[in-house]
Amino acid sequence: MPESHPAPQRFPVTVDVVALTVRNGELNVLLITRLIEPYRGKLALPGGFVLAGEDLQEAAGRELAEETGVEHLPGHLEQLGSYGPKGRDPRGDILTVAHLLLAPDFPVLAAGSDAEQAAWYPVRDIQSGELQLAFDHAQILEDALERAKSKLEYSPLGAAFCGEEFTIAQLRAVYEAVWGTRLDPRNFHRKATGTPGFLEETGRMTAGDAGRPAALFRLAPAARPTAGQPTRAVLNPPLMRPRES
Amino acid sequence: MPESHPAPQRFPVTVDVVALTVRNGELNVLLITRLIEPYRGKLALPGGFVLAGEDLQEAAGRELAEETGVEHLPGHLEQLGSYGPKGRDPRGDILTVAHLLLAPDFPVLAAGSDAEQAAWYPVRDIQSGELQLAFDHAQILEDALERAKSKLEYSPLGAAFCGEEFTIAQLRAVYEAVWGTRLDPRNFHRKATGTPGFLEETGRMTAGDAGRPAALFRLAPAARPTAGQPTRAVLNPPLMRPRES
DNA sequence: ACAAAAGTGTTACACTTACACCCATGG
DNA sequence: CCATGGGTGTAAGTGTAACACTTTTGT
Repeated sequence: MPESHPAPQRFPVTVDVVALTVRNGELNVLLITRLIEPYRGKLALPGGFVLAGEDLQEAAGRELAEETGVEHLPGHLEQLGSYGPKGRDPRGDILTVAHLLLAPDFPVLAAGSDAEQAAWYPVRDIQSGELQLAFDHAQILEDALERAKSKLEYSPLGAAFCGEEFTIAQLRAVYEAVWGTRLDPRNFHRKATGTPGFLEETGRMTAGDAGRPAALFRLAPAARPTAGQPTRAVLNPPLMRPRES
Repeated sequence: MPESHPAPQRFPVTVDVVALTVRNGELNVLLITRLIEPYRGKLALPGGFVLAGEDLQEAAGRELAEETGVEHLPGHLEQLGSYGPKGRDPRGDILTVAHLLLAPDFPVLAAGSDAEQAAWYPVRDIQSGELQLAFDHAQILEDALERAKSKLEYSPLGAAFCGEEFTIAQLRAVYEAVWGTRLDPRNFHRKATGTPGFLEETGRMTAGDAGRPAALFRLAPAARPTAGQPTRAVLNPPLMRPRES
């Protein structure tokens, strides 16, 4: 740390959130349409300035709540990394700390007419170039996807995309959407249920769907995030994502 | 990002560097002795304020160069994560972006009398509580160690601790020091040399040491960091660290 | 000759993969 | 009864763990 006789440079600091969810078997990301310059009318990650007396995670949660209208966010929030401050915003040097939210599909509330409207967009549409993002947000999204993919291998956080209770098939759909691969349902079932400290049977079953009813599971206590201490539980051996050729 | 009619809060931003190396088979970290308040006389991570027009990595490299007297840093530098800004510095809200340097053992030059003197300290001495760190630097160090441990599993970055050319035994010593475990020399040898895209034989051998001479290796081209693009090469399957019971 | 460290072979076991097969429900 | 998806069994293949053994140097 510093010897700071000349007063140190100060920077505006923003938090941006890459909120991911799985809808209809497809990975989606939460984006807002910007109402002001720069990049007015363009899509961007939700986020905003960190306020005095706030911590980063706190600010990320607040911004996300403001822009979705959802008070208590479901899912798992973690820091992704920091970008800048040089040359990423036409208004000047702004540092941003990107965050990653892995969440079950939750409905976004309509904002008032003067607020930025958040909505889910398929990740594929950004990657294909069909939709473009403001600032360096495409890069941040890429990094977030890479992080999400490896998180699923080594941690129980795939379940963060599901609700409290879920079937193995729902969990598998998460892995398939995030990794962009197909997985053998039978082997996945064995691996997921057989990994100690990952899943716990609820005793309840699904009903009404086609086919045989499925058992409902929840995260095992060891894998659940506790207050303050986000889960450091690890899947060992990892759930392996198929090799990219 | 923001709608910012009220001018956004600005924060001082520092970079801190957890520089790790292996000396005598033991993991060491580079620390400075603080010459000014707060925490005057205490040990801390090297670092300092980000200047206008600087990027984070750039600032981290500059600070480290200033505090070690070493112009061109060897090894691998990456971002670790950001901490704060709330309540981590008695002078006020300061955001810090921590970085991780994995480097071969390099000599630290003596600083002038008014500069902060950097030196290597065994990580064990901090973990045991024998040495204490200023600010939240103990936490940052913990996070850095965790990151370093997993980097060694999935990336070829163990070699960042070695020089250009190294023997398998030297590389193994890195893994043992970082993971704090013993590894079977024979299985490690097979795994390291057998992993495609990791190591490349130089054709040269050691001489003068006890025992049979060892072949010298370097990182394979695929695993070497190229300008701008830090290596994303991956060991698949990973080099596995022994399970913690 | 002996110690020390490098490097190879071999066997047992763990885990993954692929796929045959049975189970339980809705239509 | 059949389609649909849930779930179990099993055998081949791949990789790890443990360790006996050979090779090549310094003393």
